[in-house]
Amino acid sequence: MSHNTTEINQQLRKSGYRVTPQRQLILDAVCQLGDHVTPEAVYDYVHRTAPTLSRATVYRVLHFLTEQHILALVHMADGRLAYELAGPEPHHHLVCRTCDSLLELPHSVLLSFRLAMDTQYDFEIDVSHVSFFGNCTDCRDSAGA
Amino acid sequence: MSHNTTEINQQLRKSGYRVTPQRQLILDAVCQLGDHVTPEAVYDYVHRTAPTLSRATVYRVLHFLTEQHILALVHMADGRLAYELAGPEPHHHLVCRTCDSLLELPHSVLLSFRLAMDTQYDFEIDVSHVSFFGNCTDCRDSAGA
DNA sequence: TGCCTTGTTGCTAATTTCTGCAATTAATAG
DNA sequence: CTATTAATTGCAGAAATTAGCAACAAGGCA
Repeated sequence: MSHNTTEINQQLRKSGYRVTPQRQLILDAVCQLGDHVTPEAVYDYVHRTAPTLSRATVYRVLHFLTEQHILALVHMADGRLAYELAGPEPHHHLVCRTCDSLLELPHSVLLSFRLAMDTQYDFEIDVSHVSFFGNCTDCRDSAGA
Repeated sequence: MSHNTTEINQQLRKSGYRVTPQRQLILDAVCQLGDHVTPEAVYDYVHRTAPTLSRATVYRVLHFLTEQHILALVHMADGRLAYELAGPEPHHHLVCRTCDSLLELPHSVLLSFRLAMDTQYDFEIDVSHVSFFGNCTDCRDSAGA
């Protein structure tokens, strides 16, 4: 785990929010399930150990943890949303529209672009997470001409 | 209208698809309603002149026209999807997470970035439409420090 | 430890979006 | 103009996602 859980808990409590077992379970699920986790996958995962935890709570907690910058939103190719742990160093995704694979992009490649948008358009891009859609190496080949 | 409707119809027929009144109505609705149109708005609009046109058809046609590159997908700040007419010259959006406004970005600013992704990561970004999220001029000011 | 305060959860119900299938109808050929 | 064929629609209902409200419980304090 990149973040220490207790650290996150402190942060929440300090902001006046509560650390509930549901939130811990859901956060844990996202950590376990990996890189781009759908709400449904989270629900399935936590439902095994906590059968009473409702779907509504999964959606609410996912939103909440994203607002707190503990999770980050990922736009999937089909428009659906997924989540992942928001590490201290942001990273970005190249999302393949054909095979749905994710390729990680280091933060640095966006910085100059961000600066350009800032100076030219006075628009401050939220670089906590950006997704680009297109075709990955494999799929652009098989797509052919 | 940037595209001529008959031109689009030709294109559809040539591909073996049909030009139905429903598709024409829905396409027309998107043109009339402007820049980032939600499925619900389209439904409301067409429902006035065609009360039998179902919601399912609205969603299906919106997907279909997007696949045909006649419409383009727009990611809204809250994760919802909207649509707009895909002009011959692609443009992109800076989406304000605070006030939900859209700022248009000329295609050119993305071309160099696209080239970089292509050569460095062998990933072909679909530049038909890209959205960035962040804060616009007004909202970054009112947000303050 | 035990009591309060109020943030959270679960339930239920509303929306929103998508799917399966039978009935309709656009495009084409005769 | 009519018949044929397969794409498309409508309907009904399944998922997916969100909202409202009463019951519950985490964290602070005595």
